[in-house]
Amino acid sequence: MKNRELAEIFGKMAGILEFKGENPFKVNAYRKASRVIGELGDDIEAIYNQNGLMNIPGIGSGIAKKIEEYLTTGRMSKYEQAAQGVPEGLMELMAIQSMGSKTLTLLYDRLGVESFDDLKRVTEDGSMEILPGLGAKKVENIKRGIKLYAASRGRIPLGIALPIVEGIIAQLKQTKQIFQISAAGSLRRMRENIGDIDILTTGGEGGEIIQKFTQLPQVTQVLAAGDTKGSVILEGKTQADLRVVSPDCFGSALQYFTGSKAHNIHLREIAKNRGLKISEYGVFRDEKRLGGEREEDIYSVLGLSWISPEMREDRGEIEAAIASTLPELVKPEEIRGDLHVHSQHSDGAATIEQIALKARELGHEYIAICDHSQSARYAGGISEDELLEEIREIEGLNQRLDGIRILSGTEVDIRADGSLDYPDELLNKLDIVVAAVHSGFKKNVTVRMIKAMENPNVDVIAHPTGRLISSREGYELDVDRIMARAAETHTALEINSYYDRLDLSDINCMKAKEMGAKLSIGTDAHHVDQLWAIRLGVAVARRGWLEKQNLLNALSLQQLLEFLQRPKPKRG
DNA sequence: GCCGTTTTCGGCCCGACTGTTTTCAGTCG
Repeated sequence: MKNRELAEIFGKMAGILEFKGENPFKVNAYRKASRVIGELGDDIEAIYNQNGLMNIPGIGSGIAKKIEEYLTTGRMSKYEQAAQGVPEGLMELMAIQSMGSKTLTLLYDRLGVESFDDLKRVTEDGSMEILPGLGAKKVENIKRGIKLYAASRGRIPLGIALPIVEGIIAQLKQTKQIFQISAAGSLRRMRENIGDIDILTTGGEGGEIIQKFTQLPQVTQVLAAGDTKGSVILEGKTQADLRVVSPDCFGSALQYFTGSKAHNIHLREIAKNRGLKISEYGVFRDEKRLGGEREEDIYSVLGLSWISPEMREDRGEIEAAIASTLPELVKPEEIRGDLHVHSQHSDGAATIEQIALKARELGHEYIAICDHSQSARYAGGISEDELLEEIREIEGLNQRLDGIRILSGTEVDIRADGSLDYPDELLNKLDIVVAAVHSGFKKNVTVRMIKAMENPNVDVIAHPTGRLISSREGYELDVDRIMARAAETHTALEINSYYDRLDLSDINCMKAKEMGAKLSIGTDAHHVDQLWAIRLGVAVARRGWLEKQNLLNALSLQQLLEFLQRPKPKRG
């Protein structure tokens, strides 16, 4: 797959052209191409071979030619020309707050700034302030930007950010002045990682609300505190902004601050074509305000139904809304259980009973205990006898406990030769079999996984791509073949909800759905305090446009058991 | 560079804030 490489090249191209003062719309075109290619579910080479490059929105003849050149020769002459003489690492500086293309060009031309260290130096030795258009305050802002950039070079995972934000909202709700409060931004869209935290409120005295916000115990530094906006740094270096808006603008402001940027731009283009104008203050025809109190107003004025925040990435949701073909996204309350949890028999921390009680408290109808198999020594994998014993323990608990059904399962290793780590007779005794690759990430993973799916006992493939958000790309894997075979063998693919996995990802979920594969959400929890994370899996599913019927976990206990007991070819 | 039920040329989202200015460019979300 050359998708990632191409996305990166076009992204760099955009930066370079911006730096060189090219037409900003051209810059934007490259940036858009970079984003669209990066989010493409299919291999761009396959699309090219089917003559379909120009069908990708945002790809026209110019960029299509460049893609073709890259795919056939491995090079892109236009990019090489553009990049010539531009120091490596220069573009990175534009990610620093207050550093835009104009400032960068100025510093490069006049002071020879080419790197992070150069930039640091000129902010400190006073040489920057002398330049035209730059003063002491601007230099201060850049200094602060450098600090922030160095401190938090990345984004934080959704699974970390979500509890933080919900904690803040719960604390602020105790303030009587607040009428409405909601998270916005990428967190509300439930992206897998979050840049900074945005919270929107309406209420009485703005200054007082902001003050309450800046005085929260989690706050380590206050960046700004006015009447309508407060900005702070939290423990862990994340920035959080709180805005107070007037109630009649809450909907439009929420829509606006939720984004994504690409979604909003697309929406406004459509509005403009129809003689309307959308801003954070509402939707307008000429001077007349047509709505903005509720978020739905923005969409309904355009004749669209409300679009769930998780879908707002400009990945076709606006077109679907226009055509009235938006999917009915799976709802959190439609998820009946968790299909991948570890107990203390392998590397988990809790007993099966503790897990079951917590699951019941969370409203689950069922929970699948899937401990590691025997050769997974690093994870306390259990022997065949221990697994038999675990099955008996679960039978006992099921007789004793009401309101929750414990499913006996395993997370069985797919070994180097594609065989499974337990014999079929044993797997056959379990309610559910989840199979996973845990070693040999570069060794024939596709073939091994397909072999596992062809085993009649295997119900689910765990974390199918093996990626770790913070640190690992994933197995060398032919995702298309896996999904096709999963659909054919009626083997479900997992949405692993562990915060650093979220695997399958949103885009892969979309693709799995298109290819007719079923999905299964599992928290992979090793502790009862991780069971809440099923919400993250549901979020990924919703971002992947999944509906109830795409998910095993949306089946009732009765339906699920019937499904699992049916021979795989008859599960269609 | 992309795109088209007002266009194959001439547009391309919107508004606020900041810091530097003397009417506005740059940056951001």
